[in-house]
Parts: sequence; C-alpha cells; structure tokens
Amino acid sequence: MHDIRLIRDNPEGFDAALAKRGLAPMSSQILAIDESRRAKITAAETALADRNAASKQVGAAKAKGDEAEFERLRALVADKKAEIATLEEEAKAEDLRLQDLLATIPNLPHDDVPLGADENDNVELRKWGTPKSFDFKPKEHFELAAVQGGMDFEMAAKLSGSRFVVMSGAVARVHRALAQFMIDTHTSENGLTEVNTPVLVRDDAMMGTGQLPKFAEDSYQTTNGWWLIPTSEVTLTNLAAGEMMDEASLPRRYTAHSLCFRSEAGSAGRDTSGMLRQHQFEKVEMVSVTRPEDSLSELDRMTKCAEGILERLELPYRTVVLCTGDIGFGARKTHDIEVWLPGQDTYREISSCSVCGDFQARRMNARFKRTGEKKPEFVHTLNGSGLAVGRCLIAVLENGQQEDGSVRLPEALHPWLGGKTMITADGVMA
RNA sequence: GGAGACGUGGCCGAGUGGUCGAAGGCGCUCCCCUGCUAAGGGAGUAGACGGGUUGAACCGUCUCGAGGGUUCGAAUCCCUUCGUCUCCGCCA
Repeated sequence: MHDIRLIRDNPEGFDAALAKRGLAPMSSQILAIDESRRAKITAAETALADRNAASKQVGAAKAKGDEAEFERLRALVADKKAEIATLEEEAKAEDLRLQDLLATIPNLPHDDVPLGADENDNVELRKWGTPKSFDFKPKEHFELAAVQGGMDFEMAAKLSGSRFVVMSGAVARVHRALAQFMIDTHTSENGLTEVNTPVLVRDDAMMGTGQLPKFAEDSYQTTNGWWLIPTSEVTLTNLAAGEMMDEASLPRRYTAHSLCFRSEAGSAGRDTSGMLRQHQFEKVEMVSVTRPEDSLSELDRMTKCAEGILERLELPYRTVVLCTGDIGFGARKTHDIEVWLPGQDTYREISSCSVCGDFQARRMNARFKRTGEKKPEFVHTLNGSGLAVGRCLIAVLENGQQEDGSVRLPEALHPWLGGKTMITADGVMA
C-alpha cells in the first residue's frame, strides 16, 4: 500500500519508479481520484460542521424556551442531514475507489536495484563454493538409486494428483533433519525466535502481506473462506498487524518451519519431474520487523543467515539481486540465493530474501513509537526463506551423489541424523 | 453444532442519552525534591483524515470492534455483522 501523500508530493518520481518495473504511469489517475475524494470530504465536513453548530444551538433554544427558534433550528438540522448523507456517501465511494486502486499497485523498487526487464537482467552479487566435478554424469535427485524407494510420485498421484510426493525411509528422515537443522541454527546461532503458526488464515492476513487482492488464484481457499498460507511469511509478518510496538522491541526476528501451499497456477509444464515444484512443501521462513533506517542492513543480515545454511551444508550457491522487472509485488529489493544442482547442471532458486519497506506495514497497520516521540511510524518488514526444505533436500542428494547411486550426507547434518552419514544405493541410512 | 457473556486510548479499566475524546491506574516523557538498599511531588501523554503551514502552531471532521438505524443529540438504545471468551456437545 502506498502513501498517497508521497504520490501527491512527487507524482513524477512515482511514475518513474513504476516504469522501472515495466508499468505504465498511474499517478494522474490516482491523483484525479484523490482530488475528487478530498473535495467530497471537505464538502461533507463543512456540512457536518454546520449541522453540529446548529445542533448545539438547538439545545440552547430549548433551554431558553424559545419554541420558534427551536423549531427553526430543528428544521435546519433535518435539512442538513439529507445533504450530509449524500456528500458522505460520495466521499466514501471515492475513498474506496482510491484504496482499491492503491491495493493493486506493487511496491516501488529501491534506488539501488538494477534496472531490467526479467530474470535475465538479475545481477550476480557473489558465488560461494565450486560445483563438484563428477567422474560420471550426475543424475537428478529422482533418478538416484538411493532415492528410488523413498520418493514415490505415483503413490502421491494416487492420493492427491500431480505435484505431490510421498517420502519414506531415509529420504523422509533427511528431509526432516534438514528442517530441524535449519531451525536450530537460526535460533541458536542467528538469534531468531522460533514460532509455530497456523497455516489457515483469514482474508486480512493475506491482504496484509499482499497475496490479496491480486493473487488469489495462486493460493488455495477452504470452503469456509480460510486461505492456506503459500508461505509462513504471511503469518509471521502478520504477527505485527495492528500492533503498536516500542522502539526498544525492534528489531523482531522470527523463524518458522511450516507447510506451504501453492496452486502453481500458470506454471503448467514447468519442473514437472521430481519434487522441485510442489503444491505442498515445507519451508523454514525468516521474518524481520525493523525500524525504517535498519531495514536495508537487515536484508544483508537475513541473506547471510540463509547463505550460512548452505555453507554449512557444503552446497555451492550464488546470490543475485533481482532486477526491477523481476522483483515481487511487495518487495523493494530482493536477493535470490540459487543452489547448485549437478543433475540439472545449473543454479536453482532455494531462497528469496526481500525488504518490503513500509509497504506491508501500511497494509496491516503495524507501527512503532520512537522512545520519547509521540508520532507513531510504520515499521519496515522483511522476509526470506531460510531455506526451502524440499529444494534443499534435492540439493543435498544431488551434490552428495556417488557413482554407485549412494549419497554422502554433509557433515553438519550428521548430528540431526543420529550420527548416520549416508544413504546407501539400497536407500538405507548408514 | 447448542447456550451465554464480552469487544473503550500503548496497556488495564470506569462510564447506560447531552456538560465524554472519554474518570482512575499502569507505562512513557519532562520538571522538582531527596540521596542509599530507591522512593516521593508536579505537569504532559490517543489515532486517522481534511484544511493550513510546509517536517510547527492552528482550525475542522471522524473514531469507544465494524456497518446501519432511532434521536435535535449515542460509547451509552435498536438491528446486522465480525471477533474474543466461558459452558455444553463432538473430535484429535
């Protein structure tokens, strides 16, 4: 949600920022509505002020026993009333028009975000690790001997359809260990607070983080109106909704391991093999709530937290800044972390960390007061994956694969595997 | 699913037709006093929107969950709705 006053103050800047995202200018349309809205408000308020003044005199006239004056004022008030009703209605309608329009406009990119049209214009920030060279042609995760029994897509199709998986045995165990490892690392080393939230939420929550009203088709909804969260960014960020926070309580840093649900509308035919893109998956999410001046440095901190997980798992990755044409609806700046997948011979997204500025905070009315100050200000919010568990499993399997089809598991993970170090070609933990 | 209660400012909590944007307390800010195992005294302290200045003052409007109604006038009465809690039922 945008601050209408900023648009009023600098419509050219607003349009220029939209243009960076490849969008047509909107300020003149917005300001036209805003102007008519304000005119209606002023008219309605003037009428109200008149009525209030007359209304006050009514009491006085009555007290004085001046019946004629009493009746005159009464009629006047009744008159005003009708006038007010229409004016207020018009004002409200204009306001609603404005809100509805603003709610569909994406956030403006931060100044240092590289210009670009699509993902091809993203800029690499850094690379970590060297993709291992194999003496054989590395396989994709679902082709590995070690995985054959433990990742059953046909069984899942029987239960649920495509884009689901049934994991069992060693694969399920490693998947679970990864999630535990991530959460434990974030809480004990990165200073994040573990939270466990609902996965079913109301409209308001989805509106607050920006999934609604524009992207309803990307998520699932229950028959009684709840939404299945596409990410726990929704619940973690909305913890701040409607809150008035003390400056001293910022930054707030949360992490959660949750199920996520996405309809994957529009991605038909993409990544249909394996468990890279599922309707239901697990993710460890990070969310920060900060003062405005701290949010950009917090993005770097958050990105490092995610990268740290990959480094400890010895998985090569690269970090890119998304260009203006590729950043998401609510983001001002986004770092994507892409992990090396030898089976695909490429880097694939495993984390996305974004700073949203006050965009979400404004939508959900999340504010704080500076110590000694009276004016509330909107907080800034950030979210990032730390990491997508299923994709991380894929990366661990593909990067650790041996020629015989077994998989060596990263040392950092061993404590979460009861000391086991590999999955044999027979699919057994050893 | 059935029955009932409740929804007030950063928080707690009074307030049942006008003098209420709202007592009191907590918290916070500033000032004073006093000093020793920290306390006492005083003052201030809601938000949004519009106008106006243009990072002010000031003026107006609205807001006591939300929306509507009654009334000259509503936090206070009525209706609708959302939410929370309690008890019962059902289930993990």
